[in-house]
Parts: sequence; C-alpha cells; structure tokens
Amino acid sequence: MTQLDDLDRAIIRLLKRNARLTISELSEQLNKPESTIHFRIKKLIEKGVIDRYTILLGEEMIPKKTAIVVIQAETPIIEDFLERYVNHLMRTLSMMPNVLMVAKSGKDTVIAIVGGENEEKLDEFINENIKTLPTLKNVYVYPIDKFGKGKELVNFLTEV
Amino acid sequence: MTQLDDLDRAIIRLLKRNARLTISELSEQLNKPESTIHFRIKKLIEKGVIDRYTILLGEEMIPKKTAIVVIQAETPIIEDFLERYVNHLMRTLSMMPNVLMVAKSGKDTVIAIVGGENEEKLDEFINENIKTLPTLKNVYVYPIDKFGKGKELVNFLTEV
DNA sequence: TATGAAAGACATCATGT
DNA sequence: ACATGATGTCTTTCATA
Repeated sequence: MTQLDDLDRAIIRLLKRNARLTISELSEQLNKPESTIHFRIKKLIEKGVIDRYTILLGEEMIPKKTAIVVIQAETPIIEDFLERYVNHLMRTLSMMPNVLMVAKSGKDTVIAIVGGENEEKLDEFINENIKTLPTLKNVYVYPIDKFGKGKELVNFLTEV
Repeated sequence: MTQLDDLDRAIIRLLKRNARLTISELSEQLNKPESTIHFRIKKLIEKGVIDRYTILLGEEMIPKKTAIVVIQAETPIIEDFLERYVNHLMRTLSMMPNVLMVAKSGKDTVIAIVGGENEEKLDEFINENIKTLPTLKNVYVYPIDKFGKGKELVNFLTEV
C-alpha cells in the first residue's frame, strides 16, 4: 500500500474537484514550487494512485430520474443453468444505454442502476425491458428520490 | 436540449477515456483541424454538456469489496418523525468514509453503496455501523461479487 | 525528494477563407 | 466549418542541493 502525505492528498482533492487546474495554479494554491507539484503528480500516476483523467457530463445530458433495481432469477431445476442465465442477464442489461450499472450479488441476484428522462419513461423502460425478461422470480424497484452522497455517479456513468 | 453531432460525441468519448489528450492529439485522431476541436470543446463546456474534468483513483486506493445496502426505517407512530429520521439517517451515513453513495427511495427507504478493504472488514462495518442504527425495520445486504458495467463508479466515488 | 531556471510544447485568440 | 499565425502560458526536463 502506498502511503500518501498531506501534499499528495491536497493535490488529489483539488484535482478531483477540477482536473484542469494547471501545475502553476496548484503550485500557487498549495504554496509549493511548480517542479514539486509536477514531481508529485508524476509519482502519483506512476504508483497508480491516480488512475486516469476523465470528464463528467452536465445536467442536460444525464437522466433526470434514476432507480436501483434488484432482480432475482428463478432457480432452475438444473443448478448449472442458473449461473449461465445470470451471466446472460448481466450481458443483456449491460448493453442497454439506460442501464448505468450492473452487478451480480450471490448466485441469483443482479442489481442495476437505471436512468430515464423522467419518471414515466423510466417506469416504462423498467416495465417493458426489465420486468419482461424471462425466468425472473422477483424484481424490486427502488426509485431514487434524493441523493445524500455520490449524486455525481450519474454524471460519471452517463454515455453519449 | 442540446443536439450533438458525430464529432461532438467522438470528442466526448475520447475525453471520457483520457481527459489529458491534448487538442493536437484529438485533432490527429479525429482528422480535424486543431481550431475545430478547440472550438467544439469550448462550446461543449459553455453549453454544459461537459460539466467538469476530474480524476479517478487507482486500484490500490479503492475498496476491494463493495455492497449495496437497502435500509428500511421503522414507521413511527407520529408520521412526521419518519421524514426527519430518514434525513438524519442519510446525513449519518454520508459522513462515513466507507459509504460511497447514499440515496433515499420512498418515505422509509435508504440505499447505500458501501466499501471495505476486504469482505470481512466490509461485513464488520455493516454489522457494527449500519445494522446497529436505531429504529430500523429491515437491512438487506447485497454484497457485489462481480460488476458487469459501471465498475469504475468505485474509483470515481472513493475519497482520500 | 525538493527546488529553480530554461526550453519546448501547448492553448488560445484574432483574422480571414 | 476550417486555416494560419502571433502571443502568452504551461509543462517538462535537467542540474543542483
């Protein structure tokens, strides 16, 4: 594990908020010479602490309404079919542009984060494209009414 | 709503993968003049299509094990207490560094994405810090075994 | 590992097609 | 939408401590 000092953490926090801050701006805000900031960032990237730089899309590009959907597959008579079916389910869901995240939990459960332009279109998508998938035991839908933390995951996960 | 053309989308996709690409690199990869790329990016930022630039943390900084936790609050005798209690719950969870995301669904449900160094520490955290919260009706824990899409949300949400 | 200075690369802007 | 060139800013490298 890599040990970070205060300067490393300060750089990371500032870059998380705005990765377009120049080295000279960082140097000014943190009262360190440009070459030091440059050296630290280079090391952080080399060590893999900073993985990569990316962009977040703005409000007008992202779904206005999201929901977390918990999907449970019916246990088939032949055990081995379950794993294959759940994998197939994950691939199917992953391909849908409305589906922001897909994860597997346990043998028979798939959890997805789903987005839509508004509440109606989101419900429509879930009813027509998820609840209709074959061989499901349960589908629990948790519409998100308000984020308390991590709201921006939607901006991050949205594709164009 | 803003209408994007193929060039806009191509720029966004490349910047999502690597926001440190220079205008000249983008210009080369997309076979368009630098001035055009520069102009497009400027417009995309002005229009709010690109919200901001950020960094993702690497594997060694992020929790190795995550879980989605669905928390239902007990309905109190006095209706009005429920909203206050759920809001309090959200604030409490949001302050925990292990908690990557918190969202409210309906009147009595809070959903969180929680991370830990490994399965044992994650379970410990959930058992000691979440299941022990007062006035809960149910806590469903869905440990994530595998991501099918959106895996990087963990890199995005992790703080230092 | 930290720093200062210098060289080279880059973004930005204005102007014109 | 694209081309070009002028300008100032930023990154990167290297020598030194």
